Amino acid sequence: MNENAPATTFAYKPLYMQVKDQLVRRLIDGEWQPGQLIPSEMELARQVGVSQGTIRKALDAMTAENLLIRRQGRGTFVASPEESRILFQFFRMVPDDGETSFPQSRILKRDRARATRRDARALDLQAGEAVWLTERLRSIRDKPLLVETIRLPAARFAGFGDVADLPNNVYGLYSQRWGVTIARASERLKAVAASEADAAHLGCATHTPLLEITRVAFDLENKPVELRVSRCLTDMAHYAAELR
Amino acid sequence: MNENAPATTFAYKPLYMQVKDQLVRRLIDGEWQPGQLIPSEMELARQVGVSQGTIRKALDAMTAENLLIRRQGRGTFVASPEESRILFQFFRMVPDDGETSFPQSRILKRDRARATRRDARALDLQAGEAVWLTERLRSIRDKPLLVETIRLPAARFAGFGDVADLPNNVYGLYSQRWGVTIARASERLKAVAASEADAAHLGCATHTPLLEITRVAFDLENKPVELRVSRCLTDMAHYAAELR
DNA sequence: GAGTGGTCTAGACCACGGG
DNA sequence: CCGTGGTCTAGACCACTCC
Repeated sequence: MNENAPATTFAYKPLYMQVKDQLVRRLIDGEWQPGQLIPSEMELARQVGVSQGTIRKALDAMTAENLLIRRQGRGTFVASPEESRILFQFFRMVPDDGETSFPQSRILKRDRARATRRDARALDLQAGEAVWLTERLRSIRDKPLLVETIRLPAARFAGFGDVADLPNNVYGLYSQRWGVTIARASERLKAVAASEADAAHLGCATHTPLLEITRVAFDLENKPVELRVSRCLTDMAHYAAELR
Repeated sequence: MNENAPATTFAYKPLYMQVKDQLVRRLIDGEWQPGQLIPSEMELARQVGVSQGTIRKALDAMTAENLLIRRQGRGTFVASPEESRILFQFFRMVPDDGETSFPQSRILKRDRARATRRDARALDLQAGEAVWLTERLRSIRDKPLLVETIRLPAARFAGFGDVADLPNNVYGLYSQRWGVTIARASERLKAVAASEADAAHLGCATHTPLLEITRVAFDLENKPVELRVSRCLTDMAHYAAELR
């Protein structure tokens, strides 16, 4: 399987990286589904034709990217959006008093719309292409926390508008229904003033300072999949970040 | 070198972790200074009495925590706050148009004060203990970006008030002058309204929404060292976060 | 060419989970 | 008990840097 042997070596790629790409391919192609147990290191080493140590480096790299979960004594599993660790991987708003609970949601609007230039740039589409638009209110213990707007390219999410009950954690739905795995996301935070609509939904005064989170989420192939703008009350909660 | 010998709890710790702790100790004790070249893997393996592979795992773990920087063909170096990568590790406000530049600073106030209960809790002090208090305005291309207040425990930063010119990057100063290395930080973000003082410094209207970043920075021994509250204009810049 | 970190292999043993 | 991933070792070779 090794086809480097570069003389003047311009694009050298370590074997374990090539193996990793090959294994990620199995995730992309849906050969390995979220939650599934994948073959053991020994078995993979046999299949791919490299040593167990090289397989291990590839699996470790994928584990570091939260694509896999390894459990000693049990095996290696494909990460799934239902895992509690993954659940909070993308949800960084936590109540000030500490208790981390997942918010419930209420749909405010669902629509089919045309991508604005901003949407198109963020989602790598042509301006005017169809997008699904969802607006919802999320609360913790019945106290409104944030309103958010989610934009999805209609081309990749056929029938999204027909889904009756949108689950609280939509990334699980993306995975189950359309085979789209969210691998990473990029966020930009700003402080903005609440519009009248924001204020009405959140039960605060107009012009109340809100934390605006603009997120672009990417799939396994690093293509943008979702654009989400959340506007959050921060009187009882905050956005938590760890810098290392 | 092995001194775990747990009575009841079977606290098993892998060898490479014990080695890592031992090497981190050398950083804490100042035996290895920021920027310095440390011994090669082979030499360390000989010193510690384990194989090169085990040393490597320890060094890799430290590199993952940004404590070391490894350069193929040259050696392994102690990370230093002057490195450009480290510089931006703790500075996440970037201009919307992309150009990442480090802001200049102007000192507004420097004082010795008593820790409030909040300061004491954050910095693990007794309420009323002495702290150094610094307030400064930071701008990018002469446009005010944020005002921030930095609180340091006076006990660990003797003579801080005598430092004439505070450098832009204070973490380098902490390291050189007091041997304090900032290893990680924890941030909480909220949206707040600009006070009259904020507005005066930032050149904006009172009640303008500001992004408030409350940071606690920790040293190599995981003890809190600095409490910093920054209030940022976000009309031309944003806080960037990557979720994986 | 000598020395560094980076990769790759192979084998032994350990800790964990579940029959 | 077995099979899993996790650790530890030892040695060979590769890519990079500097003299």
